[in-house]
Amino acid sequence: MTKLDYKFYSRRNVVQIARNLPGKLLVTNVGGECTSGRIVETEAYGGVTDRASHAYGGRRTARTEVMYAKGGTGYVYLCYGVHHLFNVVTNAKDIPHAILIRAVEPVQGLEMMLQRTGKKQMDYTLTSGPGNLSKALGIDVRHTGIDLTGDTIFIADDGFSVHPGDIVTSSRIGVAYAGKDADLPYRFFLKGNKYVSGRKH
DNA sequence: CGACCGATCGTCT
DNA sequence: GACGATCGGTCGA
Repeated sequence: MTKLDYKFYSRRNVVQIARNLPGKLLVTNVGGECTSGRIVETEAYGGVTDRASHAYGGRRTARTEVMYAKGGTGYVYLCYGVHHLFNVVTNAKDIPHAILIRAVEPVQGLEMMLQRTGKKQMDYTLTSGPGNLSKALGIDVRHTGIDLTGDTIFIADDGFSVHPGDIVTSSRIGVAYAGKDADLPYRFFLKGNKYVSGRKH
């Protein structure tokens, strides 16, 4: 089990990194509980030139400031007043690239995930969708700005191998407001995985 | 199955 | 004062 390091996150091509993440393990140690899930769906957000990005046009606010941190930083924000969405910041400091983790497959800490989400029984909705996976893994806005090479939240390679042909590419979910950038092929997910949210093509 | 809708609040205009 | 990188429920076909 190898924790992904600064070298992995600091690469320039955010789309490439987003394609590399499915199959990796997202691990959280929150409230003394260790939970983890295998990443099955991601979306790249291309910074200042991407209309779908919170940092489009170089927008810099209190909320988006962490997007300008160095690669390997966590960016968590509240969506619709209800959901905490977890992103991985990539590239160098001052280049606001980010990758939204949209779904994971539960691996460790099932009981804790059920408790956190208030679900009675295990089913695919437990960690399908960016809001649901954050809740199950105990991630919330308190974690924005966190160093992903630390021990609280990190991503690891546990040797699980993904064939390139098993990764499906599509446009992103819920970004219709982004004009032509809504069509960019920036979403990646594992073919046939039941935890993938939204369109399966 | 798809379309629609309410929840709920921090953030930006 | 409007709105969102969502979710789960309801309603109709």
